[in-house]
Amino acid sequence: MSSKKKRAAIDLSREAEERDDDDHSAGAGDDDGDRRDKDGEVDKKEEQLKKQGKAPKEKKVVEVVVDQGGDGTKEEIKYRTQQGEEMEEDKQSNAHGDDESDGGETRAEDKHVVEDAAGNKDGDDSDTAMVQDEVSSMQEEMEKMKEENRMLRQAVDRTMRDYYELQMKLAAYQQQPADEPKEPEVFLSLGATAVTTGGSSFPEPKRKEQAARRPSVGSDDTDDGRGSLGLSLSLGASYEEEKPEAGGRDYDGAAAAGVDDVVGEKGYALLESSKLGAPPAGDLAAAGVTSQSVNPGNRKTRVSVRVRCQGPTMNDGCQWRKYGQKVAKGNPCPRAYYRCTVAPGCPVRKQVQRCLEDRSILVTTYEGTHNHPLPVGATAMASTTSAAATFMLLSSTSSSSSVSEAGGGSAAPPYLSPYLLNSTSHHSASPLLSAAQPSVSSAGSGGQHLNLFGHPSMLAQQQGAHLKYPWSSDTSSHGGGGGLAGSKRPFWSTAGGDEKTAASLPDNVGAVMSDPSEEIGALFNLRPPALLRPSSPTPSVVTPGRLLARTAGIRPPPRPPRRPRFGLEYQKMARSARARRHVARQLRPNPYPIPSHRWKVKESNRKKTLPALQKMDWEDAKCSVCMEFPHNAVLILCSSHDKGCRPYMCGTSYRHSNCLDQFKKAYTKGALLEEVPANSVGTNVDSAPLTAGEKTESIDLACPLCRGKVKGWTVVEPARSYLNGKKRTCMQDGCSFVGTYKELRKHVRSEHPLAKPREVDPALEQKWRLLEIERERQDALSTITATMGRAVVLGDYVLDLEDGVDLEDVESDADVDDGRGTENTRRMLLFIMRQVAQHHQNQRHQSATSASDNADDDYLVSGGANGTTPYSYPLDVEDEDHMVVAGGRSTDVIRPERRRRRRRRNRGRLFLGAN
DNA sequence: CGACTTTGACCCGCGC
DNA sequence: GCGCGGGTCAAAGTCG
Repeated sequence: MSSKKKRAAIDLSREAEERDDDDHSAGAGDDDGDRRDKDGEVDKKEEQLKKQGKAPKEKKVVEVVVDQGGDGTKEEIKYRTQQGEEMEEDKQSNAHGDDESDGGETRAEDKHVVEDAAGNKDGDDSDTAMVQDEVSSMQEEMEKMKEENRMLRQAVDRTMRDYYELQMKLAAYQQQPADEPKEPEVFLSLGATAVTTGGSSFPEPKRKEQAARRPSVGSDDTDDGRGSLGLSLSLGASYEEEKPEAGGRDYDGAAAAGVDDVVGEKGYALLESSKLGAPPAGDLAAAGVTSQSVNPGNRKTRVSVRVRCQGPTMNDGCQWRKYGQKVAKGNPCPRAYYRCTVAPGCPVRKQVQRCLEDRSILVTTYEGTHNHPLPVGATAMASTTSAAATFMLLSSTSSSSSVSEAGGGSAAPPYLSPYLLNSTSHHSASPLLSAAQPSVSSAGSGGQHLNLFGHPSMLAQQQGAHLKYPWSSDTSSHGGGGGLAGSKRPFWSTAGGDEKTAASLPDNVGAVMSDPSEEIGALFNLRPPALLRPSSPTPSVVTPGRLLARTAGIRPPPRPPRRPRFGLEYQKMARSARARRHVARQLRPNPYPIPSHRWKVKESNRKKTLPALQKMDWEDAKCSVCMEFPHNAVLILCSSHDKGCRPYMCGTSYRHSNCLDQFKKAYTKGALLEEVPANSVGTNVDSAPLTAGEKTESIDLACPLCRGKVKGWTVVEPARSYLNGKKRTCMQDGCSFVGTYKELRKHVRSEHPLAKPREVDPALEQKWRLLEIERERQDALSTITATMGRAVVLGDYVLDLEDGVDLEDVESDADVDDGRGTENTRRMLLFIMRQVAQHHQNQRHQSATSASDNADDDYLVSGGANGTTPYSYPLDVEDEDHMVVAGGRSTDVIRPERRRRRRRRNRGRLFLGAN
């Protein structure tokens, strides 16, 4: 832009100058810079004064922002006028020649103007001499002033140059840790990682390579970024988590270190379910994707997962083969090495080691990228780690707090659950995770088990809600246990095999965290002592002497050659080892219904074993509604059917439990449903895919187990006849009759001939709906928190704050649309949780055609940040107008233009968040 | 007999 | 160059 334009754009008024001064002080942040700008303004004003009339009449300058160019040589000046026009000028800050020549030009112009002025007065002879004197004196004065200005400008330029140089040096210095790993700041700059020189959970990456990789954090073009991390965890990051040295403990100790060390440290993204309540800091390490690191050798990314788990390994859904075990220095607990055997040649390894200080915590470190599609259970874990890692990445790229602070030791840190973080994926890919969520919710609501229809269910009292889900790990055969559906082997079962501890991972985490029961203690005693008590006299991998020598830094005596394994001692050892192994094998987790070594079973054998497996499945089948053995059972066909979801439900009439009908009524909200022809027979659902006749029409039912979409239901005759043989109670009030379906039918006909359809208890129904809404809310919250690590939940609202944004400022600025308001608004987002959750629910509940019954969604919902404070949610449009609503998932109530505006803001914010 | 675990030996990188 | 320590290999053992 030419200097003329610049002049034209600049107001001459004193007020504007003063205002500019203020703006300059904010924009440049440097007095010299201000003075320089001010001087420039003075010059321009003088020039324009001389031009007489070239100056615009209106006040133009509202804001002048001086931006330092990235290269430090260019200066960009923006003039923002009241009309909203914006003019820019680029000039070389160090091009003094330009300035001076400009000044020379200006002088020439000035002279010309003065001469003109003098020329105009030539006719007045009497005043000529006086005027000339005056003019010359003014000229001199102006020349002096200009000279002074030039000097000042030069001084300012010098100062600015020095300032910029210093700035650059500072920036270089601040960046230096990224290149110089010995400087701890680099890790702090990464945000989510804490640093000490102590070591990490993993082998310490080579510093140089680390340094080389570090700049790639957050980018997608690293080799790791293309692939997945651990369990298909997509990361482009090279992260290292290092822990402060606690009492000189060696890093492996620290790696497996317990909760106490972890808590309060910046580097740990100890993610905890908000629904589980913010646990005391000491419990936080019970679960969580805790760290990411890099194996510098092959540049594989690592993810460490901490889970309170009693079994030797955490079941993550993949098949692993142990290929080694070693006692790492500093932690007597042996570290086991596993490699993925899901597919041949899969490079993924994992290390499993118990936490030194809290041996109930299992630290599992994944490394590498699977070369195969993941099993269902593993996808959940993968998305967990992925989401958590992404979360950490996002947090790390934003400036300071976030994860660090979330994991820090504040009074009530906003811990986020890795399992909740997953929600973005579990909506689509992970029925398992979906299945796990309600249990979380239910835990948050006091572990209530809601039986919608008030059926007297014995199981309801005994089971955690998670047992309703097909992947929940109830492998027991006791009456209260059974997972409903056929998936007898849970993907997430812990290795313990104890039904109380073999819950799905989130459940397990929560349960063990909150209440380590006596049975868990007993479970400990069942464990191979070597794993848990390395100093035990029981023969183990490491002899105490050797261990002592190692931990004490003494070089152990040379290992004797392997002895032939016979003799009394060996027999004892073998016996105990055999016993241990026997127990271990029995307790070994198996994520797959069929043990891997039987994968290659011949088809003929498979046919033999299938009925037995099915019977086992049916044995555990429970109606998701009444929690009893389903009579006249139908099998719900959901989107996860092919993944093993087998929700059976009573298909009885209203004289009995009538569950399917109730289920339809409760869930469809008017959606048109048509039942499958009652006697369509699919003898083997696994082998007989749905036929057209079996499928119902479009249904928006949610599977009671996996929350997937229900496509229909069918009758599996063998299952039905098998389950009809199971005894259950009569559903009529006050009747204690127990019998098989046949007996029950006879009983009802004779004893309750006037039986009517059962009424749904309105209170229970409302409770159920509240639970659903709360679950939806949690889903939404998870989605949001997965997207924005620093989201803070305040009641219905989620604020995404950047550093230093005060909540009060946010509130006051939220709806201001001027420059500052926008700036502040960009720093935050307000999500109306109720609306988001409602949107989720509506999506599920609305049929394709009807979306009209939203208005009656004035639920009383348990809400609030921790889900404990009752909230009423009247639909209040006024309220919404104060809020910035999350883009795509927001309500439809808001006016379109406002929605568009908010969407724009959100995009901006998300962009900022992603950067 | 095959799949899997155990465990001593070995390899390799890093720091001194 | 050496020692240390983590990681891996592979023979031996176990189990169903």
